[in-house]
Amino acid sequence: MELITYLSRVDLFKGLSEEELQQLNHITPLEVRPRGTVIASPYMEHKVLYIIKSGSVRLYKVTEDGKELTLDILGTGHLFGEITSFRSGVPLFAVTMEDSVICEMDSGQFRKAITEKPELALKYIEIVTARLQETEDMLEYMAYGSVRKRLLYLFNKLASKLNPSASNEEWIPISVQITHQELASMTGSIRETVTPILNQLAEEGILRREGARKPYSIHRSRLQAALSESK
DNA sequence: CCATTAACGACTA
DNA sequence: TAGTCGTTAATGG
Repeated sequence: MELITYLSRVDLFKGLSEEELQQLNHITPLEVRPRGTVIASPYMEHKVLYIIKSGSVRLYKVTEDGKELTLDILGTGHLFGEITSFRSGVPLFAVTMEDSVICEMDSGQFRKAITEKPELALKYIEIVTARLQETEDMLEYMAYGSVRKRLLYLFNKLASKLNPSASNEEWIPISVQITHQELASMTGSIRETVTPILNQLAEEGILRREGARKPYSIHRSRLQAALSESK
């Protein structure tokens, strides 16, 4: 389980030398996208692959009655696109949660990169597999677990995704602002249920706020202990 | 245990 | 000002 969450944050191009990265100059020029920029939507012609060079991105879809369902939040080094998250025909949105730099590749560029560096294909499969494992884990909590457990799992996932470098610290900050609404949306719940659970987790010393309306931090060991309990 | 409904003050586009 | 956010409480499955 720990290995899986580690794999999920492996950068596709990690392990390649600088020269090799230089050769992969098919990557489109980079520019900073301000917070709130919609990177992809059903109304846009989207690329096959997006790579987050820095910042964070929220993936969500919109139901018929206009409600947003947040599927995932990704951080630096993560990728998303047609094959990982964008199934054909399903309207999906991607929006930056902070100022971010995003690489875009079309199918030709991606194909060419893989042809030149076949290891990329293997890494790509690892990443997609880890993503699938995550959704299966959450599905299990949806079926048999409490909302509390779903939130614990979600916080654990977000912490390792958004702040992999601080994994040896006890308190790991989740460096984006997330509303109760979004937490509820990602755990198949509602904000009225999420609020008391969050307050309880804070009392238990598992969760902490940096400031008034600032990002959360989680206590890694306490969280994992709580996750293996039966509640 | 948890969704639903209602309601309220505080905050924000 | 209208809409969103966090919170509490009553109710019912």
